[in-house]
Amino acid sequence: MAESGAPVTMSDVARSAGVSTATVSRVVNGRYGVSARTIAQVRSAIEQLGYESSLVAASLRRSRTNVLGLVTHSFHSYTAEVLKGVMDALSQSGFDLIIYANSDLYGTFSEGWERRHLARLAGTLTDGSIVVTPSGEVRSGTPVVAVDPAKDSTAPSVTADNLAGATAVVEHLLGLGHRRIAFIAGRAGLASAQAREDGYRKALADAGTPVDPALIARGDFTPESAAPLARALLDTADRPTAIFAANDDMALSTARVARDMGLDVPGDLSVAGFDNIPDSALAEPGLTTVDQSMYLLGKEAAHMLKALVRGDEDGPRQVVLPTRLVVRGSTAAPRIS
Amino acid sequence: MAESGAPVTMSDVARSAGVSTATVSRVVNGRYGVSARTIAQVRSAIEQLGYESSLVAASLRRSRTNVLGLVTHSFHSYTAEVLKGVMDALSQSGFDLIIYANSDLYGTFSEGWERRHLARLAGTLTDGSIVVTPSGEVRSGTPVVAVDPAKDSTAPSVTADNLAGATAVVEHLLGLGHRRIAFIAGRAGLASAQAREDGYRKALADAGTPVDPALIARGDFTPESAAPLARALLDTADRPTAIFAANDDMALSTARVARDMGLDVPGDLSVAGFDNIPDSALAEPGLTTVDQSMYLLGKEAAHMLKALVRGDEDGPRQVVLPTRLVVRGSTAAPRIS
DNA sequence: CTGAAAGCGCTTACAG
DNA sequence: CTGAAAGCGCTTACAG
Repeated sequence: MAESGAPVTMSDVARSAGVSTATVSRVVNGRYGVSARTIAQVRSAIEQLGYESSLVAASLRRSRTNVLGLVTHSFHSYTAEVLKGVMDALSQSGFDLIIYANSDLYGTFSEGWERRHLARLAGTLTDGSIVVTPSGEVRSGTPVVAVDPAKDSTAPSVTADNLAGATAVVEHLLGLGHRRIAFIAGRAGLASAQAREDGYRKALADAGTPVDPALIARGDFTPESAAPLARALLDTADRPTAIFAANDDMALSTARVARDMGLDVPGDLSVAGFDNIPDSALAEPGLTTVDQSMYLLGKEAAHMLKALVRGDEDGPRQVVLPTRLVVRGSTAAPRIS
Repeated sequence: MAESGAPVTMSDVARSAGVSTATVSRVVNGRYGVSARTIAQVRSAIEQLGYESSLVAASLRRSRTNVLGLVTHSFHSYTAEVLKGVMDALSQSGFDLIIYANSDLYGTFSEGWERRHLARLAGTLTDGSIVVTPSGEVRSGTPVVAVDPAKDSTAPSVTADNLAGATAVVEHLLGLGHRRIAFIAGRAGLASAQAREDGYRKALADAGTPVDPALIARGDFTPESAAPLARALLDTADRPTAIFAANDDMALSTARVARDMGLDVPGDLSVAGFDNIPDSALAEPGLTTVDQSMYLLGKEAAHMLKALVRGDEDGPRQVVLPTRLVVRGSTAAPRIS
């Protein structure tokens, strides 16, 4: 059966079956023009030696590999959701998936990682790639689809409707009677961060409520960045009655800070976030937030990439998927003052 | 800058810099014996053309690639945890990670997927691989570490202490006063399923409580398999006062069935599971279960693989990591009968 | 210090 | 129906 030493190559099979490697290749790839007898011989040799063709060698020689790539700079629970969506879209499609992760950039956010990863794969291994949350414009010799693209990206992409989601959450707060609604923004440069801020401004504008610059703080999506900002916002005489943070990590951090300051959530302060991460449902009280299905983002991205690789250029290039407001216990009407 | 057409190759760089590809290769790989002037020329050509070396071509030629592989047959939230652990272990180690997923086997559980995937990578692309939850013995030309190995596997592996975890949960139930404790087993053939059953039997034996074969049902880890089994167990005159299911999916399914039958959990029936998936904390009441850190499993597996690839054969080969009992509302003392 | 050449494991025209 | 040969993009002895 399988050797424990060096891997079995096509030459080994050819020698064992008494044919050329060209013939073995034809059998392995189901090409026409091989006699039934030869096919049987080769198959039996393959079986006996436990041969598997080398992905790398085949990729190098072929122009088309039927392998799609995905690059990401870290793994979160939402990455798993994206992957599930991608795999479901690729199921039975004939495309395999290679995910490439570089050990050096994990944690350290090195600019341009997506370009380097893409280039290493695209030359030969993959027919096209998905890039999750790229830091800039993505470009490659093969088709690329971005999930949650960078600001001003013109590449094909799929993203959640951050604008509508943020608008809905702020409208929810306005509907409860809040007027002093603060906003903690996300990492500058990300399209999602910008769209969520736009939604905040839009909802206030639509309601005829002026935006108070003092109520806008700038974080970077990490809980650590939000804590001091929340403290500053709440440590004023005229403090907001509600805070909308651009993601759940920052919103949960904000709720903790409020509690530490002796404020009741939602009694003294309503808090809302964006993403609907699992922790938000577990929090006490549960966090009001906006759900975006990473599963669907991944699935749609994979469908787009398949079409691009196959050359079916029809269909929209920058897809926006709907979001959904999830109301939980962290938001309520403000106390009558 | 970057071309939009065919990828830039080493020949392109060589031509542009007026040297041979051998020299370009030396510069790219930082080999000694190249004049400062030549290095500068080559570097500038690389910069100008936006060249990135092809992972595939380099892998094919080199014996060592400094790329580790990971194969899995699906992506769950726990897969993301494993990946996080692996990436943390690989951080700054000089090893990159390639995850390979085959579209055809997703969902359909095709025997031997791990062998095929491993073979496709191991020939040339990777120096070694991690296999997550393999269905059988794993073997390859390069080192392999299994996470949650198959029963009777002798390959290097890392797994949670399923025996101790299951023992602890049953001891918890015994401590509450339960004596008729049923068990819904997991998929036969998996080492984890076997160890959890062993733990159930051990705890009962240690307590001097005989095992009633009528209280053991055989599921396959899916909620669908557990529902009819739970119904059968509870639809008897002498029904158990507690059910321990071999994983949370089956335990949550069991709790639903009990509720549908008009039984209160934990009033009429205590239910416990294994895994501590996010849903278990969200359930009402929360599910008593055993936590195993998939993050640590991944991290340890990556450390082992690094050592194997480097040829440091010291250290244990089959690592077992501790588990932790998590008591929630789904278990309580039985009603006095 | 540098280049010509061989070769990693495949696939694919090109002959026959 | 089958094989010898070239070549995918690299790396590495071997010369010089």
